[in-house]
Amino acid sequence: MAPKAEEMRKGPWTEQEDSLLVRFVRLFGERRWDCLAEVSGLNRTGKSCRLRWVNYLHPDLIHGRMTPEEEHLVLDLHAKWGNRWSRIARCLPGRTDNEIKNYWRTHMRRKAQERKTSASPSSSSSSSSSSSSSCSPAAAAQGVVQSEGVKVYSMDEIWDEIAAADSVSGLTAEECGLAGPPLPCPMWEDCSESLWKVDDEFKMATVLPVDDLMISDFHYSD
DNA sequence: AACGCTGCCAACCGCGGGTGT
DNA sequence: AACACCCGCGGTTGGCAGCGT
Repeated sequence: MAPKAEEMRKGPWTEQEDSLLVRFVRLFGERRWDCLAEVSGLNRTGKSCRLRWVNYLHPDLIHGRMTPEEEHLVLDLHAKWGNRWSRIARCLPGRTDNEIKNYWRTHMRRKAQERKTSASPSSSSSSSSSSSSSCSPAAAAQGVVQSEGVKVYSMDEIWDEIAAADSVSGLTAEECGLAGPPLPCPMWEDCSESLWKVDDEFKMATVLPVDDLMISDFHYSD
């Protein structure tokens, strides 16, 4: 049953995998990632599943560019804490450590250097070259692209699809706390708590009709 | 129009800490 | 107390898109 290590999938996640992961995380909560990975049938490591969820699929995430306020916060907190990305991320709701880390590498490091250099005398021309990119957050979040006949869904579409699938299978997004507050809700805790205790039974119980989970008419180039 | 460069982002890897047995 | 397992963190890499030459 359990795929061998060398059979584990790596690389970019497909929309199908995303929807499957979302489904199982909503069923069992954000814990026991390796078990979840195995039970879900995703040929992914628990680590990979967790990373995908935390950095991309979590409903609380804000997809898009940093606001100037966030930029300042990151700059200040990094000055205070250094590369404690997860710690910094906790101060920026909706942002992940990975996102902040990437952002820092590209934007802030340069800015910090600018600050340092501009801190020394010379022209006090503001470092207002911030956010010069023309790419809008909305566009970044939407990101619907066609490539070689394979449709790439935006997050909005994914969540819409999942919500639709749930309504069909008797589960609404709201009931699962999807539409509103983030996942770690009491209902989840209770639910997953008991579920995680069972093991084999649990596995059997979770062999869901995968067809129900799948977003209709999804094709892969693989 | 083609090519190369740079920026951005998603994902992987290794390691350390925490927790349960 | 020791061990094993799992989770989370930080660093790094690879691929893609946009831009400039």
